[in-house]
Amino acid sequence: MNQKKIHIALVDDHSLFRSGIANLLREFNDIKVVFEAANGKELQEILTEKKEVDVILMDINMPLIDGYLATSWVKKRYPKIHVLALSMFDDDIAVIKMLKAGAGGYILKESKPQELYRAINEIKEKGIYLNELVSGKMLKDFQKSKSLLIKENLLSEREIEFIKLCVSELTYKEIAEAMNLAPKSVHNYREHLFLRLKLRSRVGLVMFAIKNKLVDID
Amino acid sequence: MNQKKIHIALVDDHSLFRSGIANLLREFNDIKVVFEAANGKELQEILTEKKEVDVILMDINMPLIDGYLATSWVKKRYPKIHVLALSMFDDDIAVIKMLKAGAGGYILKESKPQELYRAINEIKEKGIYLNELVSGKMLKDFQKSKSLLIKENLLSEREIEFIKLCVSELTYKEIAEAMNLAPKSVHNYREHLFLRLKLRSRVGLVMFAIKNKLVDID
DNA sequence: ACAAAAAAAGGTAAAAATACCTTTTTTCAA
DNA sequence: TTGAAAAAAGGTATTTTTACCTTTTTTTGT
Repeated sequence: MNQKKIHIALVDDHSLFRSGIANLLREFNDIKVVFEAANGKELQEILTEKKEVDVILMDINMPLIDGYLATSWVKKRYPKIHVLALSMFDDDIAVIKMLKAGAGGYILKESKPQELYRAINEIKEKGIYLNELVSGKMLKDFQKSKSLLIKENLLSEREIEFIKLCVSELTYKEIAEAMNLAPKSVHNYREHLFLRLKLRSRVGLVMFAIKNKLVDID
Repeated sequence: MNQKKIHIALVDDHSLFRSGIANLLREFNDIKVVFEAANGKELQEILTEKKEVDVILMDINMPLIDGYLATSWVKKRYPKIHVLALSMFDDDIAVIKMLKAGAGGYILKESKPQELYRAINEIKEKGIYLNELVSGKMLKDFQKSKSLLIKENLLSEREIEFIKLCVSELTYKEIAEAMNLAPKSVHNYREHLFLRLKLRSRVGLVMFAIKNKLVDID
């Protein structure tokens, strides 16, 4: 067993829940809860004073500063501190957002104490704790499919070709050349798409293309 | 045990490797290799004829049509067929690209037969097989950090604010209002950034912002 | 308190993007 | 084969973007 205990911070707006967790963690003698905070704001205040924390157990829905913002804030300033998201809900978007914000894992509040304990240890050791809940959702997010517009062929091949070319620094004149069209024809494509997609600028079209996975920009 | 065997297709440009795998899979009597292909092109040809495949074991580096394209093609036309990427290399980008293309899992060619067998079964049952290799890389990709430009404060707060506003359909005039600046000042920001980032259009700036995770566009 | 640097604002002109139309050509289904 | 629809091309005008400058104001380090 390690000499040093794992230092935990609890961030959750329900004091009763915090107490419950703190009490539960007291069972494990290599874990020590060093402080609690009722929300992200409070966490920020405390963290600027006390920094000897290894893992923060972070709720998501909290007043003032929520779990996403708090996690981003923590990871930016104290990258060595690990964050384990602890949430009531098995919600796809919440999981993805917390991971993107920098959380190393995500477990449900209804998990068994043993899973929490294991998660804390893995996060402390490897920085990440990935269960099936999380990795499945990550893959889903990776593979999230194109929008209906695309799937149902509401855009022609040629329109898609045009849109892809728009996601670049080419001018429309250059796009026309690339498509072997007169500049005027390219303007037809643009206007037609602007009308149908309710856009008012090329940047809008670019954002549409990226959102709908017509292009991959990485 | 299931009545029906799991139907496997092997796609790899090394015939010897295919034979090896085929031979190995013969050990498992709930698995049947229904055909082999030397590359994505060949797979496409065979697949338009024979469709009774459950899982395709797909190599990545192949001539004519590689594993990424072949996987996209398969998942678009036959979404029920699962793809398990089978690669020589533990390469971050390759893993991510295969998963984004639609693969349900990724294992190394140096894996033990038992892992391959387990992967095939899980893919067949759940559509996904995620080992630590893969889920770790997914998280890394999620959390991949901002570029040095951003990290090292080579962009001012105000510049970042400006860039974020550029990722929208606002005109520069409107951006100026939003930033409480004269239109001319906004043009200074633009020109300064264009110069430093070697850009020639706002779309370029938008792509820069997305690539560097200044904005999240989903 | 001062010089230097950065931010904000302005001038002018050209190129590109946007809007709103019409006409010609091609495609394709009835 | 014909006629309706879609694609391609053109006309014209306005707004926006881009480029290349200068000047004024504010910030900042010393």
